[in-house]
Order: sequence, then structure tokens, then C-alpha cells
Amino acid sequence: MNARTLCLGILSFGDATGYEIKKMVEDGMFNHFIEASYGSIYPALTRMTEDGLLTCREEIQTGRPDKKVYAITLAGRTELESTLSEHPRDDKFKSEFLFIMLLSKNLPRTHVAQIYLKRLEDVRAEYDMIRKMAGECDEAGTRFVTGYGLAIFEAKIKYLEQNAGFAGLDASAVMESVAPQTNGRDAAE
Amino acid sequence: MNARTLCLGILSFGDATGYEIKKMVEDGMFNHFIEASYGSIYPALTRMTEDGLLTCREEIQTGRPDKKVYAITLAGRTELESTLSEHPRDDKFKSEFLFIMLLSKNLPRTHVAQIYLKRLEDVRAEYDMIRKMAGECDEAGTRFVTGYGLAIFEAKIKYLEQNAGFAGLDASAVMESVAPQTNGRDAAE
DNA sequence: GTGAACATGTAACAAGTTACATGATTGA
DNA sequence: TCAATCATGTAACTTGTTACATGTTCAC
Repeated sequence: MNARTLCLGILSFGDATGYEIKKMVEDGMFNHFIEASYGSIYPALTRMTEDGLLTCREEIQTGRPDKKVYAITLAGRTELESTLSEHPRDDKFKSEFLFIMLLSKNLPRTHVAQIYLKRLEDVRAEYDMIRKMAGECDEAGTRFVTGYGLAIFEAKIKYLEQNAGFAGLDASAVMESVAPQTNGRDAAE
Repeated sequence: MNARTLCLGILSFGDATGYEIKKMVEDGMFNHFIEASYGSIYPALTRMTEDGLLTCREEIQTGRPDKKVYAITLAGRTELESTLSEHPRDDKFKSEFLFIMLLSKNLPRTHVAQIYLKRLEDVRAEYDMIRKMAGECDEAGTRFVTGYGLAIFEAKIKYLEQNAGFAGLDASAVMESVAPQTNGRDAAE
């Protein structure tokens, strides 16, 4: 999905600046299945405003650049719906981690174990983030996609925990250190 | 991961042609977490041979272009190990399907249901493919990565089956049609 | 005889990333 | 004082995709 459609879709939920759109795909609700950089967002926004798919109102600020708040137009919604009516392409999944595991027999054991452990931590962290987002969902679409993310990340964590032996780690090494005050994943469900 | 490392990694398992490498990432063991096209594989192979990371022997064939069988050199293995010693980047996951589901409230219901059902079928098909591959794994690395794929795809299928209501589908609509003679996923485990 | 599989390769094109440029404010 | 957050934007670069070019054999 290109940057245009992405911005259009996010703006269909409500007005936003380029900066805010970036935040949403970076640490927001959508981070687990979308990505985009400023270098693709800003040009897309400018271009679509010229094309009449968006309107832009400038909010003057002191001490920092003026905010450009974008809003989707009727033409924009039409365009979005037309794009969305095409069949979605297959999900794209690329994993350097799996590639390394695939070739791990030729790599130093400690290195593999280290990468494995870090990956497990990263996956847990991302899981917790999605979980936090899921708590704030008030709408069917967002609930569905965060639920999907949660389901996949749970499966990843479980698999990594149960197959730690592959990386030469034992069960105790992959146990999650339980945070003392906040209740993590385990207690919350 | 770039096309160079990809080819190097696959060739570390054994000699292969560009065509064969493409097949492996297209319908082989690696298809669920890697992708590459001829346009990136062939130039990478040529370039790396020039760089001394690969050797190439030509097998003359009649009626079709000569086969170029590539083999990794010692320098190639060194290069590969050095690349692999860097920490892997985060997995990349992009889903147009989820994006459509996110925005589905503004889309025709029948269209959403149709896409949902097709996605479920596609995911099941890909699951079955990985499963078939998994049966042929004779080595720890390949077993690990196919197992990982299986775990994720099982989670996807389960989630899609249990949340079919979101797309306005009822339970009977998402039941897998049981093939009469071959035993599918359900019976085999 | 029609399409898929086998087999390699290039060139034009698309798309997005990275790094740079700018600069105030705020919290540790 | 140092890093992060807020805020926008561009240009060079990397990377890979798509489509084209070529041609045989085999199965349906």
C-alpha cells in the first residue's frame, strides 16, 4: 500500500498533521502492520492537497513551525473507497531473524543465543505495546486489527519460549522477569 | 535483507542456479519470510561472482539456455558470516488486508465479507504449503523456521475463524470444506 | 495448440529511505 | 547541558519490481 492511500485512510478517521500520522504508524495502533517515513508522508500530503483530495489549514504556532492540519475531502473519500475496493495484496512478511536462525548452524553459538533472547524481549515489548493500544480501542475496526496483532504476537512469544532449546537456551533463561508493581501480560487477562 | 545476503545464505546450503533460488523463495521452505525477484537475484549473482564470493560453472543443455550453477567460495562464507553477525532488523510485516478491515465501516458489507473469506482461504492454503515443507525438513534450522511459520499461520487462521462475525459472516460460512480423501490440517497432527 | 515449466538476463521505472537542514522548548 | 519532542520539508540515494526479450519442451 502506498503512502497516499495510507494517509487518506488515516485521515478518514479525523484531521491530522503529517507529524501525527507518522506517530500513529510509529507507536500507535497501526505500527504492527504499516510503516511509513516522513520522506513518503510529507510529499504525499502536499501532492494530494494539490489534487484536491485533501484540504490544509495552517495553525500558527510560536516557537515552532506552523502546524499543517490536513482534512480529507469528498473527492478524497471517493478515491479512498475506490482504491480499497481492489483486492488486497498478500501480507508481506520479511524476517532477518528467521534468516539468521535458518543459517545458525554456521554461526557462533553464543551469538545465536544472544540474538534469540533479544528477539524474545523485543517481541514481548511490542506485544505489550499493542496490548496497551487495544485497551483504548473504541471502534470495531481498530479492535479487530489490534486483536489480530495480539493473536500473532502471542503465537510468536509462545513459540520462542517453547523452542529456546534451539538456540541453546534453557527454560529459565527465557522466563519473563516479572515486574514488581505493574501487572504484565500474565496477570491482566 | 538484501538480495546478495539472501543468495549467499541459500548457496551456503548447496549449489544452485538463479532459477532455483527464485523457486525456493517462491514456493519453497523460505517463502513465508523471504521474497526476491529475478530482477534482483540475477544481477546479485553476477556481481558476486565478479567479487569472488561465488564461482559459476556452466552446464550446457540442449533446447534451453545453459544452466549457470553457482557455488559459494570461502570468501563468500566469510562475507556471509560477517553480515549475519550484525543484529537482525525487526521483522517487517505489512498488511493491506488489515488496512481494509480497519476502514471497513466505510466499505460495502458484501465486499468486506468477500475479502475476508478469500483471505481465510489464502491463509489456509499457505499454511498447508508450509506444512508440506515442514514434513520434508531434515535439519534443525529449517525445522525451526517452518515451525515458526506454522505457529503464526495457525494463530491467523484461528483468529479469522473466531472473528468472522466482524465481516458479517457466520460460523458456517468459515468452516473449512473437508476434502474427502486426503486428511487436511485437522486430522494430521 | 496453449499454457506452464525451464532458464537467463536487462532496462526503465517506481517507491521509499536516509541524511540533511532548521530551530524552539522542555524535562532530566 | 544533553537528549527528546515538536514540526516541516527536500534531495540524493538505494533497492527492488515490472515488463520485456528469447526460445524449447512437455503435458493436457
